[in-house]
Amino acid sequence: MSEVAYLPVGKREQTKVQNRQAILDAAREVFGELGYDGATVRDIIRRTGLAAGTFYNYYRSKEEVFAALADDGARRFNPILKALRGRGGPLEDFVREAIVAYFEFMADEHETWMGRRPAGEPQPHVHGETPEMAAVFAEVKDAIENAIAEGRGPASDAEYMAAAAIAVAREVGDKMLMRRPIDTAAAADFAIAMILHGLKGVPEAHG
Amino acid sequence: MSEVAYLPVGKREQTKVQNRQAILDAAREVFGELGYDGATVRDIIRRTGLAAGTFYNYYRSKEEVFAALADDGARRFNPILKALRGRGGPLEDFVREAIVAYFEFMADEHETWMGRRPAGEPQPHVHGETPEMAAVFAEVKDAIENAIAEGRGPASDAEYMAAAAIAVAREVGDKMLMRRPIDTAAAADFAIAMILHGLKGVPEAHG
Amino acid sequence: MSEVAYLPVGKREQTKVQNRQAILDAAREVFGELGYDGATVRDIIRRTGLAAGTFYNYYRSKEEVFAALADDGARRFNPILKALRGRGGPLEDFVREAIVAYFEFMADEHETWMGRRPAGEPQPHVHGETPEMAAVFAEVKDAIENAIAEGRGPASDAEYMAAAAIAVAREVGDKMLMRRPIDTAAAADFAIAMILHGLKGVPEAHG
Amino acid sequence: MSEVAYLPVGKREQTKVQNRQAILDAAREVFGELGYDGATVRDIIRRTGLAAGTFYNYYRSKEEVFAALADDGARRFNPILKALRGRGGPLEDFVREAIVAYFEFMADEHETWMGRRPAGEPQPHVHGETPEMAAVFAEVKDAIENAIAEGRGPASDAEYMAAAAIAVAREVGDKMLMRRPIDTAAAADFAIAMILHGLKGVPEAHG
DNA sequence: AATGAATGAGAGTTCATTCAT
DNA sequence: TATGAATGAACTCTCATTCAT
Repeated sequence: MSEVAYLPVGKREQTKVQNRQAILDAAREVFGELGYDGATVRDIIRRTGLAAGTFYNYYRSKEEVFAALADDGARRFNPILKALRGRGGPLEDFVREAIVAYFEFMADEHETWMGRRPAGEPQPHVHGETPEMAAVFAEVKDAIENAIAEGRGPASDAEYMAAAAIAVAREVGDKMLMRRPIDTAAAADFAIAMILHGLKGVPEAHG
Repeated sequence: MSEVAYLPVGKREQTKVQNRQAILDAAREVFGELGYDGATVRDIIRRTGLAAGTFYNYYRSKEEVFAALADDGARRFNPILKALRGRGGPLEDFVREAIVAYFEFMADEHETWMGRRPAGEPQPHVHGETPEMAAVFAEVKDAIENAIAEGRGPASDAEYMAAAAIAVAREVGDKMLMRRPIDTAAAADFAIAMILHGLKGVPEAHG
Repeated sequence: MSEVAYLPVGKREQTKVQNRQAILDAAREVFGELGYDGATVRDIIRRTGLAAGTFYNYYRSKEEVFAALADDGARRFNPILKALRGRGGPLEDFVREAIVAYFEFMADEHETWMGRRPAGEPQPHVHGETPEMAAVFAEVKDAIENAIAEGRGPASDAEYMAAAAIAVAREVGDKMLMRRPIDTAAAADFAIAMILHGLKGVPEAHG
Repeated sequence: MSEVAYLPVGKREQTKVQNRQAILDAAREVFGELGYDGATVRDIIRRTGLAAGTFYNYYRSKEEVFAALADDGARRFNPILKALRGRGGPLEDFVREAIVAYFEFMADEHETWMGRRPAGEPQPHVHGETPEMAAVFAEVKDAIENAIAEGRGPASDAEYMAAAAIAVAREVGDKMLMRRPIDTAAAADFAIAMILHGLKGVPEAHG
């Protein structure tokens, strides 16, 4: 009788949350394996064991679940990044810590992303560019540009710098995930060194 | 130079070559505009003025024409690379010259690839990853790994090094193509400095 | 008038009746706006604020609620018709009074049916053919046939006569509803004259 | 060599024409049986024995094939109507001849339309309102209105008159088609008498 | 070799209906 | 009895590929 009204968590609500999560997880896997275009809504729901129509109770389209994935990733990684940026230290510190955080995040998530492209296919598709990573990259790029603008980093071509730093992180991270055991420390060391030394050697802005 | 007159280059032969080239050209455009998945065989043949079935006289599938495109790109860029690699100098020289050659090649080819993605779409897709570029990257990566193996470069993690170098070249190259005027020299300066300084600072191999 | 207090009209009972009516009303609207095929059960229940499943506690299918609507319409119009038919006068009188009653009924009901088809669609669809009208027509047709059979009307082809009379009433009624102000008297005058003069001129039965 | 260039009627062209016609015929049947909304493209192609995709080589959508059907009907019946209208005689003559022509046209076409609604279904749907008929009715209505405007017919409510005349023709025609044998003469006699006598008795315009 | 219509698997999506709560 | 998420058959339409001409 006194069914304490804490939260609306009946079995139904639970199932709903679980299903939503199941679809999100399946979508993550499928997009990772097949790329955005290669993936089909059917691929996603098939992996959940749910019925075809059920997908549409949660997301209105393939595009929407993709967007949700990006939100999800950003929601989880951005706080870390925000904290790092809040400190306002030199760019060097930010890069160092961001890379470490990013690689660890990647490794954490990684089993979901492991279904790599079946090597027969042409080549294109997503790269490391999962929706979640896209959100992360946007944030990093912004941070780097801010740091440069505030004089906390070398005054070179901000866009090129951000692009180069991100590119290194992404590619090295990608490679890292393909090795066993996954050694985030080594990969981070490499990427940090590459980026910091590289950026230091970059020519002055030509503006 | 003096196209020897007695080769069996009848009209038919010529048409065949022309058609093959027309399809290749159309495919280049279409893949550039729509991406691999977004492109349809119909898009390609429509642009050639040929009939649907004719496509299959030349390529057995969409995938095959994509691969042919990669070959084509490699065929045109590889001589440059080969010459560079033949000299066997230090990695530094190779990187410097390869980057310059690559950026100029990119700028050259560029107008063909200008039909960029209609920015409304989600996120992922091709990157600068045209089939031709893919071939180029494979070659560069090979060269870097060889150089390292031969002691002509710093003994660090070869795979990470190649990945990082290529990543920087690709991303900076991509950004370069988006600016007006396209300044290959400045972009090359940036990328070369970034890569060389970066690689120099990279930790020793942990093997 | 004095709703006797001791009938078993508990809250539950009332809710049930109310829900049934709410569904019927919503269905009337939705069928009117979207047509039978265009309408979805979801459209109907959404308009009631009830849950999807609840619909099936009252009607077993879309078809059944449609039929119920016809019954409902008949139930409301038939008393008028029955009274008219009970008098057993000449067909002329019956037609005259039936038309007047019908047009007034139509005008009365009219606002419910105003959500007319979004004119972009092809062509066909419902006509004035709401389920309630269908029931009314069946009744009128029956009356005319009876009158003829009883010698209270000209002995021509009964089916053709009924069809023609009904057709005129329906179409003129439809047009009437589209004008402002709605002039039932004028429309009825027209329809009555058309039907009575028309039927009078019709050839003798060829049986 | 002298393959006389009369017309491009190779076997291919023939098949194409045949297929187009087969789809049109199937569509006529299916729309007749199921109504516009009830009909599916699948129903149509299933009846042709063609493959699903083939439909779309000929018509881009259900709507388009429906429109084509209307065109087809109009194309065949309108010349008759046009000829009748060209004579400019009194409305009476026009009605008489138009009804005869229309009923004969209906009977001609009729076997295609015989698949009547499986009597269990609700009721709504197309009535006699096939796309072809729709075109025909538009023409008739226009003719009647013109006649009235030119003083070649009684000056009453033009819209009501047209609606009533069309309604009678349609409904009586519908009934006619359901009888065996189909007696167009008797049906025409009835409809003509009904319409002409009816219109004559109609009240003066209330303008 | 070129043609272009035919094919049919499969994509995204809808919706009447069921059923656990 | 009310709820509303789950179901899955069916739908419209696309497109790589085949094949008769």
